[in-house]
Amino acid sequence: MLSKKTKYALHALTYLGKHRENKTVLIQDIAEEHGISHKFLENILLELRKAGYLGSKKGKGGGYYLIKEPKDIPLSRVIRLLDGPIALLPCVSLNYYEPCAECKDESHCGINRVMAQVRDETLKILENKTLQDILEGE
Amino acid sequence: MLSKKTKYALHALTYLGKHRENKTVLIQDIAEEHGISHKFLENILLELRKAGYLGSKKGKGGGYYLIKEPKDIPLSRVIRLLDGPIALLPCVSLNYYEPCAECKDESHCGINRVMAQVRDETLKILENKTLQDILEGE
DNA sequence: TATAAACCCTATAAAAAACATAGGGAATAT
DNA sequence: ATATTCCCTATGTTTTTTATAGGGTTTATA
Repeated sequence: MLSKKTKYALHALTYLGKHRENKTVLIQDIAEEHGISHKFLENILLELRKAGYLGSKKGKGGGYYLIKEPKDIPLSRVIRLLDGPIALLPCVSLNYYEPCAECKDESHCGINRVMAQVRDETLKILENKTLQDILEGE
Repeated sequence: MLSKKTKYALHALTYLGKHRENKTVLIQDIAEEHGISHKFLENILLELRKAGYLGSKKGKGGGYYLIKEPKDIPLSRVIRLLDGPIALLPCVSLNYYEPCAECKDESHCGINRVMAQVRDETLKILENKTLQDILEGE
């Protein structure tokens, strides 16, 4: 399951995607719309900005706005950013690799092999679904 | 990512699958082979037995054994049993459904729709990979 | 230039989940 | 009888997730 962080991030991105005509959107507006804690959401938007998905403007009249095309924001990226690995085991993670302590020889581990396949196939799914797909389903 | 519980369960199933000629296998043997805590593994094997994957025999000479064909043990089942939902959000879980607090109208939620598609496609993967695939990769 | 609005950033606390251990009970081979 | 092995429930520990706190910086506007 996704963490609330990632789930909230998706809601925020969706909200921003639906309000692209506005110059900026307030954290508070998103938080209220979905009943999310303002401060918790603030941290999430900060991460999304640092990762290059959002722009922001400080001061009165400021706020956040989307700086990428919705079609260029795949689920895989958002999940990796906020939740970490997409792979089911650390030993097959492309971005967060760690060996598994209980596995003596990774190259002869059937679990490792199968999970690498699962990872590849899962990745195909999550790279192909983007914010655009979400917006089209609203 | 899978919990250690599920990962250990897969190791145990694999071990049992590789030793089907033996009548029974000791918890201790599996635990030692993979450096897993005996007691922790015991709880896991108990769950697998209750779920109908393993049989057991008490007393001297006892132990666990596989009672299903490896091809009839898909990853999806093992993951659901020990980790819970395969869906990425509670609002699209088939077996562990719960509404999402921040979503007012599920039927018009783009996130919900996309995640339901992701669930279906992910399920296809995890239902098609079985213990047999793991054993063949060893 | 004073003020209020709004994001920026780091630290810490609270809650929940995951991980692990403990210890006695019940069955069985020898 | 006894040693072995799984059975079952409870409890403790650690880690992660979730949330909050509080002051800092920037900016529009009067």
